[in-house]
Amino acid sequence: MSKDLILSFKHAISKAFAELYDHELPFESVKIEKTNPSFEGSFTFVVFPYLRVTKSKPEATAEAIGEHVLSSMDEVKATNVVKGFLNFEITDQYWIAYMSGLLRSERLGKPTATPEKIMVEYSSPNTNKPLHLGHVRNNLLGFSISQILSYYGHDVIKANLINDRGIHICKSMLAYNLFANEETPETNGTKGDHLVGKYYVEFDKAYRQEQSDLIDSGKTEEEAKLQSKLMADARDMLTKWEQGDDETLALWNKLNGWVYEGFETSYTRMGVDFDTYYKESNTYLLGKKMVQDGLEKGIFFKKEDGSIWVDLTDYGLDQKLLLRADGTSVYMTQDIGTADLKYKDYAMDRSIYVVGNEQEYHFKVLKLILKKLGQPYAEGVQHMSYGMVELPSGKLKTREGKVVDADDLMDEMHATAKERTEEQGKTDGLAKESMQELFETLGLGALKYFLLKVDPTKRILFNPADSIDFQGNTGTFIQYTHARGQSILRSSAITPSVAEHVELNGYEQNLIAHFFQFDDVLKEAAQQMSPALIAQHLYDTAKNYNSFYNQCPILKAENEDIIGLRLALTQVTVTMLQTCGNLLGMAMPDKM
RNA sequence: GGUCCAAUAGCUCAACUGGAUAGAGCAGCUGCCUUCUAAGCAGCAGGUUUCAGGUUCGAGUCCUGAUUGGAUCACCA
Repeated sequence: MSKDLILSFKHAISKAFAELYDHELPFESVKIEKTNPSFEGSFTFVVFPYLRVTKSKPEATAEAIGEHVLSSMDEVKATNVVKGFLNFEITDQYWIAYMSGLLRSERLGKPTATPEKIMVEYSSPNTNKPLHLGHVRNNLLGFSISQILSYYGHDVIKANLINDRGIHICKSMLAYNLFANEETPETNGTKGDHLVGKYYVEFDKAYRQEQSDLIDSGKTEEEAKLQSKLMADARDMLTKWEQGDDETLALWNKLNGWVYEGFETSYTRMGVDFDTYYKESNTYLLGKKMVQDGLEKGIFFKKEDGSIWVDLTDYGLDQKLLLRADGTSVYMTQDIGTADLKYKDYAMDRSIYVVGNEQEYHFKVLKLILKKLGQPYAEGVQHMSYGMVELPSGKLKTREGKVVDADDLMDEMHATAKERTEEQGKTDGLAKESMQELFETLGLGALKYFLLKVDPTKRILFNPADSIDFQGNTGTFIQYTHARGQSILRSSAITPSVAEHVELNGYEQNLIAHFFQFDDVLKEAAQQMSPALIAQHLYDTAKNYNSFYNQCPILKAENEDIIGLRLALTQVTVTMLQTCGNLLGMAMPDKM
């Protein structure tokens, strides 16, 4: 119903061109924009591009088209012209009917007409260390994008590809054997992923000590590297792992098990989840056969040493290694195999990889290789590339301890939320349990909004010295507005309703016109895979509502029609905040 | 060095993909709680959109060049 208004404009303007200027302007190409807030009206048509057709001045053209549209569309109350801008003002009747529809509708936002099956892979952690702030951004983005695509009407499968094998986990295993004295998460009271991460750092420490000892005893840096016993032992462990050595596998299983438990706790707390898991230990061999097949078909080539390569110089890229001379697989080999396995499992239309922009080259190459292999799913491979999270001192680096730990950060956010709430004396009348829940909701809400409101493609600078805000353009502001709206709905005996002939003031009309934008926002957010657009809409919703709230008494309005209308505005605002909050994975408290 | 990306208020970010007077928040300053939640609202101040050219009715947005910062070009993942 609602979107027909824009369509009507397009047809009316197209018709005006035909009748006034004898010019055929396809209605699809008519651009209707939102009117800049400093001018009267809700929708704008810019005539500048058509002056060649109309052969008259901008003002005259706009006036003429305006008159024509005004007489053909009941929804248009008035028009005004500023230079080449033709602004349309909409009748209260239209807004009221639209609002009435919103209040009755089951869901806000129009789903897509052509649903697809889409896999979204995100998180994809290594099992040698706990999650940090970079992973938090990845997890929140991946989850939110999944929510958005799913709400938009697609069939979404959330996947996590766990990098559970390789030299990195062997380092933790080796250090555990050397230094741990059989300690476990239970005996130590530490989360499993943190315990394993501790030994990853221990390895690095011991390795550096070994290196400096070797250099002190007169070796060069290169010699020291080659003579490292620790590194040799780690590699040896990897070989044993690949050979299926029982003892090594047992240790590997034990440590990884701890890590999974730790991750699961963090995921649950963050509010993200997955429909399916892939483990690299199961998929790393799959790509080999595809590479061999490609070699036989002449798509790839073999070098003298027996290694297999793909030549991408035709695409302006280099040659890329696909299989080592000793037959072991590399990252690309695994990803080729995993892509194929995913498709065999789900036969999806699109496969989205939520991975940092440092891997843009890798995914460009992956897609080209799959195309060369003639895989039907190659075209659907899509890298959702996002910017890194950086500290003032630069990139996050686990080994150097330059890292913001995910669990610590969530603890801090919880603690800050508690502090702020107590400062304001808002803990009265809350049970201890629901207080804990509220602090968690507020702390995590602030964190999620902070990370999701910025354009995913841009990098984020995080300064641990200034804490994440709870005031202004923040998650807290959104949550506060929600709690405020809920409070009013709770305390009213009157049911929200939209009477047919109420008059709208500017605040009310702004709010409705803002609701009107949501269809577009949802569509754009789904197409661009940008939770930031949802966050922006969320902020504007809260901003508009608060402004309205401050100017217009709701429960004490002049008559029941106005009370009903303002309650209806409150109701739809609350629903909008919940809906969009949900798309960002943010919980909305009823009281705060 | 090749390729790609970014640069907007003191700080952190917007700007509907070429439209009107570049907008928010934080920080600073002024007002508003005896009325539905002041984690709020209203306002002041803050800008040569890194620089130099170009394209056109019109450029933060497009093209060229420069400067600065980042990523990548691994038999790491």
